[in-house]
Amino acid sequence: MAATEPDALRPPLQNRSRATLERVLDASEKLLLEKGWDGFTVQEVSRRSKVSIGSIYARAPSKEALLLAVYDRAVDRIAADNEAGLAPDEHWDGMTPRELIMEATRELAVQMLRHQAMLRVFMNRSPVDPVIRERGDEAVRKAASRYEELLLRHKDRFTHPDPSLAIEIAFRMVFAPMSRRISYGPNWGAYRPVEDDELIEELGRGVAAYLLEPPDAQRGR
Amino acid sequence: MAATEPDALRPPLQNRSRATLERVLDASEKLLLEKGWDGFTVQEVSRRSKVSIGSIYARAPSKEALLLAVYDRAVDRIAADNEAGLAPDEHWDGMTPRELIMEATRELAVQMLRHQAMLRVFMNRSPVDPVIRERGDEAVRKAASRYEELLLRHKDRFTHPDPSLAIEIAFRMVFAPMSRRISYGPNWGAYRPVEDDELIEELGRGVAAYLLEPPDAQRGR
Amino acid sequence: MAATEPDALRPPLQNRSRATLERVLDASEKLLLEKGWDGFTVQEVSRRSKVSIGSIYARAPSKEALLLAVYDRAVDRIAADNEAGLAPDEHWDGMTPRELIMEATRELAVQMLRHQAMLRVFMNRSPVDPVIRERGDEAVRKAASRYEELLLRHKDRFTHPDPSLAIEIAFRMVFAPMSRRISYGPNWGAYRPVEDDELIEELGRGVAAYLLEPPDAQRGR
Amino acid sequence: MAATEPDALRPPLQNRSRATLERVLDASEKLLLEKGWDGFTVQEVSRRSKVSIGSIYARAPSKEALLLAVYDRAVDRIAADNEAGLAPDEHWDGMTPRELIMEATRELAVQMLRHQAMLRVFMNRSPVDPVIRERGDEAVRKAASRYEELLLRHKDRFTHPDPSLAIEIAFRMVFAPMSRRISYGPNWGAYRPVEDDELIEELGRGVAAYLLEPPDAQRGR
DNA sequence: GATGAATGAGGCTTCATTCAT
DNA sequence: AATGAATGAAGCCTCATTCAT
Repeated sequence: MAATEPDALRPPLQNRSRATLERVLDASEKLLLEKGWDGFTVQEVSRRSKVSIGSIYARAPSKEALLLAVYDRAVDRIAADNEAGLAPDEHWDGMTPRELIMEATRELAVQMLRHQAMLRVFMNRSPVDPVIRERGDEAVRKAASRYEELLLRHKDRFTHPDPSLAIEIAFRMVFAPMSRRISYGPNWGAYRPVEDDELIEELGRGVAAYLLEPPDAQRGR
Repeated sequence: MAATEPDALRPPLQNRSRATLERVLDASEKLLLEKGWDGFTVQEVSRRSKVSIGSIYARAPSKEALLLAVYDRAVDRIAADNEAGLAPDEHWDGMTPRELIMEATRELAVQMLRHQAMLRVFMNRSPVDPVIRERGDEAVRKAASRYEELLLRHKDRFTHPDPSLAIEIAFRMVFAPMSRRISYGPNWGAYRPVEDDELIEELGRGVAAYLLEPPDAQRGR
Repeated sequence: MAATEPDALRPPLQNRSRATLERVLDASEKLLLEKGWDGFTVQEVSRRSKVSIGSIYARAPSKEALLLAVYDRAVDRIAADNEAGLAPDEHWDGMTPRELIMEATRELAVQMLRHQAMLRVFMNRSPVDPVIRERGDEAVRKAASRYEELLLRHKDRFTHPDPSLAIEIAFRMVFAPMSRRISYGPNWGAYRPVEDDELIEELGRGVAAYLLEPPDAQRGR
Repeated sequence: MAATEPDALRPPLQNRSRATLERVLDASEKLLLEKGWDGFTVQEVSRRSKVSIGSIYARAPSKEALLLAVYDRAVDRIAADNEAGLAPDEHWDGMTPRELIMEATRELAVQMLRHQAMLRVFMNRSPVDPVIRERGDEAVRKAASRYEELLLRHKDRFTHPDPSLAIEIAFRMVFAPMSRRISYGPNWGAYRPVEDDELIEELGRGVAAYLLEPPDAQRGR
């Protein structure tokens, strides 16, 4: 299906050209990390990959297609990691609700940090580029659903009247600060710098407090 | 002081040119909102404002300076709003801790939404542009400190062992999701769409739960 | 006559505007010395002289006219100096031919060095700008004729079969190296740096040797 | 080595582009000769050479680089000529000192005249452009050292107490008037026009007289 | 007369994409 | 298929000069 998209790469027919394509994608990714989206030029990719411009355009119908391919390749890698880390396996059995929340939050956050260089590029581009944005949304939704699925194991312990809403909010309360952390570095916000470990710990606490808030506390006492 | 910056606009000396400058800034702002940072060209500003290229450059030393001026003008407007809304006046007296947290959170969020069109442009640009970023950081820090100051009124009710850290996290847990909401629209995250009112309400709840969590709950029960 | 030239300055009618014109010319001259011909812009003259562009154009029909006025003013100053220094007065009486040649050469050279800053600008421009060039030629011719007139006092001692040619060559042998010295600084030529005093002394010697060469030497012995 | 300079031309990889580059350099040179440095625009080069702007910039990183390439190409040509004409070979054997001085001077001067069109452009630019100036200085130094080497063959016949200084001055007394002759045409100086042959002859005489002046003459008699 | 605002042609440069070899 | 040369639209900016106030 990807092959029939107007913007997909033309699949390589020979082994040699597969290797060439690989070189192009590698160089593109590196360039993207170094120079950002705006600093990315096809000529520079050609120079670095030692693949001629003509050959690049023989595979990728446009610069945008090339970038999308880089994007997809990177996101696939990240998603695999994500899938493994947040898989609903026995690892999560036997945890208390709070433990599970903290742990799932940590896993999500740590994964984001692990891939921060790549994520940063895409996150910065995504609000401005509808195509990237849609794909990004898709990836985020997948991560969200894994995270939520884990949390739902203790749905009955949630005190919120609308648990599905609560879990949605919880995800946002973790994902958004971590995204910003990735785009802006650790000291983006208020006056106080916060270490990554601290940040993750506290976001976990926050979510736990939110989801597990004792009913009597909710009235504000 | 702004006048001595290397990138400041040259102040108009006659009324005629003040009006022209106004036209340029208005057109620039509109263009920025419509086309975003990358779609912004001086030629288009000239066309729309009916001010010649030369006249634009007579006031602004560069395209960047022009954009900064637009930025500053807009941020000044927003900051005034922010200052008024989060001023530590009697409006906040007599609230319970939970009420105050909810109300301050709402105020912060509502302000962001009110200026979302402009904020979106700057927020999208900011991770990529050091100058905009620094100015943005500054503005965020100011908003943060107002928000935090309000929350600190009930510092003694915070159960967190490091209240200063807690408040920093609280701000991020509100500001980051709202920022993302602004950049990406209401449905950015997981599968479930969330109305703005709901979102704000829940972020308030989350922060309140986090800051006021009963000590016994913190052990995870 | 200057007033009827197409490119002449319109003469100031009031005292006030005479002073204004003076300010413009002063600023222009300074700017010319600082930035050279290419760095000279009317806007900058206006800024420095605190005279509006309109007023400048009210006096000078064009940028070129303004520069010509600066030129003329400066050259008049220099020419007065030249006239005084090389005047055929009693100062030169009683010198031997060699003494007179050395002294006149020194005088010519020293004057050039004295005005070198201004001369440099005009000399650099002159090969490229026919108008400046013509005026420059005129000024050079005047200086040449004074120098030559002095040397002609001992015409009968010249051994050259064509004294008028010899004197022409002598002037060039002094004037051209000094010009280049002014445009390029003291170390322009070959490997060895030469102090100005030395240079002048040797040019004098050279000219003297050329003009007064003993007849028997000319056969090459 | 030239290829690693920041401002060097990118070498063409195919024959086709070598030809294109040639066309560009030829057109550039012609344009430079016709319009001078200030009248040189990349757009006009593109028009005349029938090579697109983009192609020009594919080879030359900037307008300045292009001009430098033209410069280097031309200077290489001139330097080869110079090297051949002033080579210290048997051609100079058996000349009297005076003959050698006259002949070397003539050779230097004739070479300058032969390349006058190109030299004029560079000489006019050189005082204003540090890069061109430095390269020009270098070329002049090379020519100077060849000229001086020849003259030094009869060093023992020089009557000057400081022969190295004398030779430096001699070079300047030839080179500077010839430069000016090239920049300004044959009639630049005083009232009397001088034919090129005459000029060269007399400069030779002057230098010879200066270098070989009989000791008794030096006292001024 | 004076002021300075306004004009716009024209210069340099970049880079996605096409095309000849 | 592959190479890299070629294209040209489009962007930023300068500055001599004109013109409204």
